[in-house]
Amino acid sequence: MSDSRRGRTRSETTRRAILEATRDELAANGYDKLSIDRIAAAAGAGKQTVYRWYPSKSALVAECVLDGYGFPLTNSVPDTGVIRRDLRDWLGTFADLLAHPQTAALIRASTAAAAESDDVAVRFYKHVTAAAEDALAERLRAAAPVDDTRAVAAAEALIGAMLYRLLVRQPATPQFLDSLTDTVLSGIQGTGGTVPTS
Amino acid sequence: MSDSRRGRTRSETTRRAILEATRDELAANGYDKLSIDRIAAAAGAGKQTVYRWYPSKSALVAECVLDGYGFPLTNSVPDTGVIRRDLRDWLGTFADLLAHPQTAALIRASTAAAAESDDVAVRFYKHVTAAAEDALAERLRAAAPVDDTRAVAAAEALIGAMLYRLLVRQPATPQFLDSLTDTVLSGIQGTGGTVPTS
Amino acid sequence: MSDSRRGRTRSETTRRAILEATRDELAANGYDKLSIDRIAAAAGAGKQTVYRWYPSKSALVAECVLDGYGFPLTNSVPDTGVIRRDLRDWLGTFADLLAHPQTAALIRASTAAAAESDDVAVRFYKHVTAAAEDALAERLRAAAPVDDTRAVAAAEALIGAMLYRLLVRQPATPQFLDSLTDTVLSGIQGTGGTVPTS
Amino acid sequence: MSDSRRGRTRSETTRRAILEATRDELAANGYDKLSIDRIAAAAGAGKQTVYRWYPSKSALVAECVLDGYGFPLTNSVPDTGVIRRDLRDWLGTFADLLAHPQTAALIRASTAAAAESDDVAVRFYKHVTAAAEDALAERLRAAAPVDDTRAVAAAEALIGAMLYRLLVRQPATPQFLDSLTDTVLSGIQGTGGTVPTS
DNA sequence: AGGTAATCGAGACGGTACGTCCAGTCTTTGT
DNA sequence: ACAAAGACTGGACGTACCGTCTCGATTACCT
Repeated sequence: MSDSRRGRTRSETTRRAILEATRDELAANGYDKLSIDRIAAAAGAGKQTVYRWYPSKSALVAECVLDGYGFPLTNSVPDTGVIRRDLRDWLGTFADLLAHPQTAALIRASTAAAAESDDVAVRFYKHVTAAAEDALAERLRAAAPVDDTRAVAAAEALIGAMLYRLLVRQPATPQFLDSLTDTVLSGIQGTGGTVPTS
Repeated sequence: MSDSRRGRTRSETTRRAILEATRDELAANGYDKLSIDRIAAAAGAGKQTVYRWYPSKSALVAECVLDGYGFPLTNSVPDTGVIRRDLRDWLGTFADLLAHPQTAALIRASTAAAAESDDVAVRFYKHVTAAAEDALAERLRAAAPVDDTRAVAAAEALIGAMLYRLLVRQPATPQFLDSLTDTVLSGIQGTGGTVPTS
Repeated sequence: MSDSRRGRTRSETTRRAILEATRDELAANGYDKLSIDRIAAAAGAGKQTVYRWYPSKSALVAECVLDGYGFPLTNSVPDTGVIRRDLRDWLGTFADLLAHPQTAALIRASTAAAAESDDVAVRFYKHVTAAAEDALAERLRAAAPVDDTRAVAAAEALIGAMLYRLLVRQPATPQFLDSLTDTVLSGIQGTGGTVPTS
Repeated sequence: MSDSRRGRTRSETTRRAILEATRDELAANGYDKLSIDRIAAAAGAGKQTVYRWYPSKSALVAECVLDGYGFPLTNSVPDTGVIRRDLRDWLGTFADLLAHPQTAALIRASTAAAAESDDVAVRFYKHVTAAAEDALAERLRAAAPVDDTRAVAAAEALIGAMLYRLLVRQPATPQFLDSLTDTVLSGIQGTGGTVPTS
């Protein structure tokens, strides 16, 4: 009983070079101008090797994003005990990421890839945004006695709003982040400053 | 002053056929598998005619979405006086649209197009989602004394959350819509059922 | 009743450029190192255009040879009244052609192409060698009262022997040409110098 | 004195399997569609093993043809004392070989290989056709007082004519073989039936 | 009525990229 | 040390589209 694998071992080095080349191409040209030829050339790899690792353009982009080659979406939400401050800080950190043009391009590429492929979309959800969602939801539940569905809805409202702004090229201004925080914590009737902290 | 132009007049019929063919292709194959050749053939038009009307793939998709050939996002929010019911109804209508596979595909295609092109993104925002945003924000302001920024943030949280769910292939269940409504109206501390109506 | 052909007319100029590039590549690299990519690039044409004219490598080579782009096999046999001299002259002319390295490469390429494709072989026969065969056979019949089959066999013995020598890289020396002439005219029993002329 | 080599001895069995696989591939697909990958797989060998034995495609084909794995060209000419009958019999045997589709394919493949590679051509000549040539020439000299050059020319006329017919896909009919025999024995002026036998 | 000009379907053009296949080399494990 | 297995770079394959450029054939306006 041996699971020994014959033949040359697949080069992890090459795999990483491919992902790095992909990240650079994505940042430079966007999703639909990606060229496997160019990526392979930039990575010093044969095209076949690229296809051996990733069967399609979307899978390549997915892996690129998943492996943290450009989507450093933090999935840890600060917890100082003051929910308003923590939430606002997390949004600010997220916004700072999106302000980097290269990161923004990468996330938009992920969006395009997810829009085109069910598979990529699910992987994107499960391995990238779900983690942030969970962290957010947990922090929210710690701050107020809401059920899980409600916490998730709030978390998705936050993430969704940020991605939407990115998509339509509207900058996430500090005022917008403030308002978003207030809305999620107090709803539209809350006054913003009077919400108790956890 | 006459703006009469010499030569044969451009056929509006053909233009509509092109947009319809584009809509069908988008729904069937998604954004990045669009083929101008196929669209022209399906519309019974020459390729040059397509390019005469729309100089690029993104322009074509933008026009397609903008002219209501595929993004029937309602921009009128019901106003029965009960904000919770109105908001929930609007979300339900939106969710019903997204439940249609063809419509979902079209919106995802628009998302991809917006992700790839600044121009399309801005036109998408200005002519499609901004209208819904405004309608939503106005209805929210009528229900509670919030400033404009806050109302806009709330509206974008709603739209963003819905588009995010669509993107990551998570169905917008009635419970989710309820929770989303509650969150935007009352924040995470609201009890949901006790929020006063406008 | 119109046989009007719609669309842009196919460029004869491009077609000739493709054939010329093919001829050059054949002479330089031989048949199986032909690259359609290189030919297209050298001709300043798109690959699709090459394939539009010629569906395969062998068809391309066939057309190249057929259109006289390198196979100037003379199909006119001199007729001075002296059959021995005429035959020997024709063989000498043929041998001179084969002595050109470029022409030799081209003919070897035709041989390879004919070996690989039935279609090319038949076209090669019908449009290239059959003409020479007929001319030779006719000249032979004018010189001696032989039936057609016999004349054709003699003609093919001549052509076959020359191509065979080319194939196996044996030079066609004057002595060889003399002997070949003698053999075909008198058989192995003839003395060579005593055969009457027509 | 020992020529023992260290390590595992190279398997003659494998070598033969490679040649047999090559022969089959040649017969099935022709020379330029040969694939070392396919040959190795069919022979149950690794690609490296193929390259260890034969450094190139042409060397492989040459060895295949030379070792009698596909070119069973008889190099013994019958000698009943009657040259016409002997020659005709030899041609008939040759023609029977060529009538076999698989054998014909193999010989055409050899032709293609020889056309493409000087090395293969010379080996093809020296080890395959030269033997037949010599046997033919010797038999001819035994039948008539011709010098060597003349006998060789006659032999090459016979072989060349047969290969030419094969190449251009013209069947070698009995009438053709008769005429070819007559031509070589008597030239175009001989009456065919009156040529004395040796 | 007869030019003149823009548009139409059609489709060829030079290019770029695709995804596959193969050549020839290299590396790993098994014998 | 050789063998099988198979990954590696590199490059050609034949196809599909891109966006541009002719074509002949319609329309429409403008003398």
